[in-house]
Amino acid sequence: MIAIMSDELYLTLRDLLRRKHELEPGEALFHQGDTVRRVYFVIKGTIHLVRHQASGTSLVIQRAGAGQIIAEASLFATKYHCHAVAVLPTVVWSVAKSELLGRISADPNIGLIFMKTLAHELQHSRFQVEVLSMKTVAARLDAWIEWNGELPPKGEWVSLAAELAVSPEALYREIGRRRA
Amino acid sequence: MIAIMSDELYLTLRDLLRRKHELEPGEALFHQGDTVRRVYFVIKGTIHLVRHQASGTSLVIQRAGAGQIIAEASLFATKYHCHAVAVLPTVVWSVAKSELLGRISADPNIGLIFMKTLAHELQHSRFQVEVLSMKTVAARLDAWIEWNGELPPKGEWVSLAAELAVSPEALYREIGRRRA
DNA sequence: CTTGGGACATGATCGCTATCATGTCCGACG
DNA sequence: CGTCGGACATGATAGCGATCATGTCCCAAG
Repeated sequence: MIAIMSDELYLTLRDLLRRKHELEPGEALFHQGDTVRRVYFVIKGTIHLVRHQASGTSLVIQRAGAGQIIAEASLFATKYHCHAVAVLPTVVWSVAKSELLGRISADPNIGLIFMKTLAHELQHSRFQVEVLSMKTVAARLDAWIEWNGELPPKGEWVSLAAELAVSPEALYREIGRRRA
Repeated sequence: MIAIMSDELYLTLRDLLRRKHELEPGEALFHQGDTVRRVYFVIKGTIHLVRHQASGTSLVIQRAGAGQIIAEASLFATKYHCHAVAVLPTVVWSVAKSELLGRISADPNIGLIFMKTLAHELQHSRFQVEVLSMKTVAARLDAWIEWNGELPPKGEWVSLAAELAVSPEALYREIGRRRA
């Protein structure tokens, strides 16, 4: 039983998720320019949405983990404007885009649940923006703790550092400073 | 005629927006803990959503400008979890929350337009997160230009610096460097 | 029990940006 | 035409975090 199994959105969509896809690290789910036919939901692992730039460099647009929809905006587009690549062994399930849109039209409740999910992700993403616009590790950690209640236990500090976009060393130092 | 007048979401909601609110800088639209009765849409100016922290400091959660809904997540909550304060002379219109939810249930199209708007804002916010997790002005500017096509004209560089969360000086220097 | 790996921890150095200071350019306004 | 304000521009300094290096702790596998 994975965490997302109790997820409201997952519970709503589970009957629709008919096709399973398993990806190895580095494997692509779809490419920039492909026509959008299906909508994907991450069950396990991580998918990066990557946009390859004219200049040759690439830019990560979204890092979708378990419980997240991949490229929500694609529901309203005809072609993908970025690539989707697994960075871990990943499992996703998918629905036909037309079927999902049809269901939403037929049952407004599904639309509301979708909206709720989107609204919460937006709230989280906006918070993330505010955190990252702070310049010191101390300020970012303060904001994070205020929002999340308390410091996570040891063992999760490395990923916290990634979320705060600071080096693990800088985070350790800041945590150490607070103990004193 | 303001830009947002052609906005898809605005066109959809305009008949519902029955109440107008005008705010002076510093004036509050609602407070943390208030019951959510109405949903607000910014027509002109800027509203900051602010969360006051136990520690006494405050944290901006959203900066809503013209064309944006304030605290989308409040549509699905009973009480606000932050304050809304105008930072400029601001005009917002509002709908009763129950009326809006009723309309969405009655007409799935409205829900889809809402979802589309949310999905696009989420896409933008996620991009913003990626930009801010880059550490140099050069990298942030590269990403911004790649996403937006080209450098904005003079006169907008100060606000671009704010969006990139760097000092105006640092941005000037980077732009200057590229001319050489 | 030993060994190995991952996270935690901390010191030293370097580079980048914030900040402050100063100055130029240009458009608005009386 | 003068002046006033805002944005653009650039130099100097200082602070903060990235990075690299080194070491400890702890758990798990053999």
